[in-house]
Amino acid sequence: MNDDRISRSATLMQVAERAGVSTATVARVLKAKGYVSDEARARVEAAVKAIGYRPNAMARGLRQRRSFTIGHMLDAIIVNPFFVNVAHWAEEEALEHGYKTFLFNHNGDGERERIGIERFIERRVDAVLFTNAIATENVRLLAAAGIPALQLERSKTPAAPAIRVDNKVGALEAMRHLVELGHRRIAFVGGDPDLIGRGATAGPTVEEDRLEAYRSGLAAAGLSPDPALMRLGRYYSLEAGGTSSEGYRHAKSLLELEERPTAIFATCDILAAGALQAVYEAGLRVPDDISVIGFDDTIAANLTPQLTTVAQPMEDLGRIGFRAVLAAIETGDFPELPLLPSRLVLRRSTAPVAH
Amino acid sequence: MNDDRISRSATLMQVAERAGVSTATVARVLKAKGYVSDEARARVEAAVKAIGYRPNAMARGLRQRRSFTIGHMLDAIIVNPFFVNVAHWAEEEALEHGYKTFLFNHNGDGERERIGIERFIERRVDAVLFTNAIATENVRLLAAAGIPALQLERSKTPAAPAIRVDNKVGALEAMRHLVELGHRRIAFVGGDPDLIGRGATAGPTVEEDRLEAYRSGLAAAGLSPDPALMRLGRYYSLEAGGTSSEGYRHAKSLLELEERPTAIFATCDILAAGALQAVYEAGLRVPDDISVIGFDDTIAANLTPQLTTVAQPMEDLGRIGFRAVLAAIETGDFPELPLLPSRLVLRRSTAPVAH
DNA sequence: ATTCTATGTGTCATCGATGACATATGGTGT
DNA sequence: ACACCATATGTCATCGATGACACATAGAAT
Repeated sequence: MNDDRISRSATLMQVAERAGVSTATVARVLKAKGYVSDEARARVEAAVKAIGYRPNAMARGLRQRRSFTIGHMLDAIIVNPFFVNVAHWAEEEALEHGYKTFLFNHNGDGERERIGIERFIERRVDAVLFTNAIATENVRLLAAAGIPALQLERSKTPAAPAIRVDNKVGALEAMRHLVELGHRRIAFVGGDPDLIGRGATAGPTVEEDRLEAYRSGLAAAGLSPDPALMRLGRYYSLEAGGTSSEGYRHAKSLLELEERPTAIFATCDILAAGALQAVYEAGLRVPDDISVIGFDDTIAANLTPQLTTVAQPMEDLGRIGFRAVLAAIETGDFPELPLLPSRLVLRRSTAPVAH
Repeated sequence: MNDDRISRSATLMQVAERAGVSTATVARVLKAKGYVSDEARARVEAAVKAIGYRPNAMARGLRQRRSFTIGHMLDAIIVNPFFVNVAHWAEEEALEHGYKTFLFNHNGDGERERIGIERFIERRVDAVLFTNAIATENVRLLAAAGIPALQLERSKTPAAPAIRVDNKVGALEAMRHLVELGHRRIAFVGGDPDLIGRGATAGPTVEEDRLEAYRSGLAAAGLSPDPALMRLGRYYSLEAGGTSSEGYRHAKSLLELEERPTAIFATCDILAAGALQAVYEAGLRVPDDISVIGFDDTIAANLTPQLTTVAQPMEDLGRIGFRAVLAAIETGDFPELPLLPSRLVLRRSTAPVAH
């Protein structure tokens, strides 16, 4: 009822004064540890409520040398919902453990990544998650500052451990699915390992895995890859305006071939979305005339027709990723890091090859 | 070359010792203010570089009573890219001013919103942005703590000022566009003001504006709204799985009408995406058989056909929103808050009504 | 009566950066 | 000679929470 306006959040000392006890007693009540009489506890609780006391995280962090914050460095959040999802689930898990995440977008720019890492260090994050790290020397800055770092899925550098996704299982499933439907001319639209994944790398890159699965999928069906059906490039170009334009561009050129493919395997839903547009514009139909498969399972369910795609374990990446860095914070060591599976999600964009 | 491993980021005092000066001199060098001899400056700079010093933001924040952080409370980030975009641009502007944003998702849950605000207060954010505030009493918590708060676009409570978008201009443009194409049976698929926007409100809600524009758009063409063509509900249901399923469900029922609409005006791209799926499934074509318009311009360009939609000024919302709270932080007062325009973006999902 | 333990409470240095304030030096102006 | 100012540097209390430590009391055990 009363309009008691408190200009700055109160301090623990003010609570102590109001309750007529020392700061130590207030601290004991708040931490629920140590001996406190029922009477003192009641008075402290009343004072906390009366002045709306909230502990100052900066003071606590300074003293404890823990910020209860982790930095999450990621790529192009407004282009690819994959990053949003991973960030969301990492945040969710963090909250459940009393932590908070800080996001930082590098948008594919190494210099921005460096700046972001410096911000992380200044804010004394307790750990850093990378979803698509760029530069090894940036990651090393964290090691030098004694901050544990973990890469999620898109692992680009050996400078930090990684939770990887087995891109191959899902991609192979996808290829098998297409082959079973009778497809023989299957196009590949995806990231170019030489363009994207280069640099010192711990294990094969995402792009290598997907391309490799494409090749072995073909091989398993007794087919050899036709260079004319492969489009390797970037996932997106921020300048290009339309975010699916890369997929559109590639698919369009594929459809203009004399012997056009009967199926397109795109390594990202956004690329696949562009492919759907190109097919539509060419007056063809998905899946009747041409099948399309995407990757990630981000916007797949929102497209028309709903897209068959290789789903990434985004929730697991985020949650398990956070728990792993939490372990590293608390024990100094990372637990064993899993290799998470990808899997094919069947929807409406694939069908038997047209006669 | 040497593997000097520093376990904790160094302190200003360590820099001072190494440079053989006092902490005050180091501070002067870092702040670039006050008198410092060239020689001392050089020694300090060398020491900073040598030990990789980064100031501790928690210590600075504690002392200065400023965290240089603002909280951004928003809705369902993994469902609607609208929020991601606004958050992205607010963050971008914040970075340019030496600030950082903290995101918090309430997912439409008032209790979560409260928890988030408590976290914001504990971390002593200097201000809070709301993109879709829920509960007035939650917003009041901030006022009580002396923290400026600003609502972006989706304004639900009079407890904080708001930067609003003129939803009507764009929506009216959209209706005019459809009418000009000869459409008379135009369906509305959107949020229900009674379901979503209720509660103490500063001005009309987003839902009211869009519905109102629909009605006046019809009226301007001498038409009266047909209740059978209106579907008012929620924008999404997280339980439903497919995020576009609400739009799909509504559109499906519209297409089953004896006299089905020739155009659908959906108040969100995600809803429109569902409508596209329903049309496709009914064996009809967009825009030949039925026109569809969306709202927001989030995934519109990724859909097939590319969606004509009412674009929201997401970058302006984020950037101007941040600058407004920055002014509030520095001067204690908000500047005059603009009413931002929405505008129709023509793409490929609308066409003259089929004969 | 003495020692011990459980219970309850208070004092204070500490985390790291900041900035007000004090101090010191050398040159200019009168 | 003295006052004055620009230049240059150092000392220290402060922000708010924490937790080690000291102290105090009462009842139980010896």
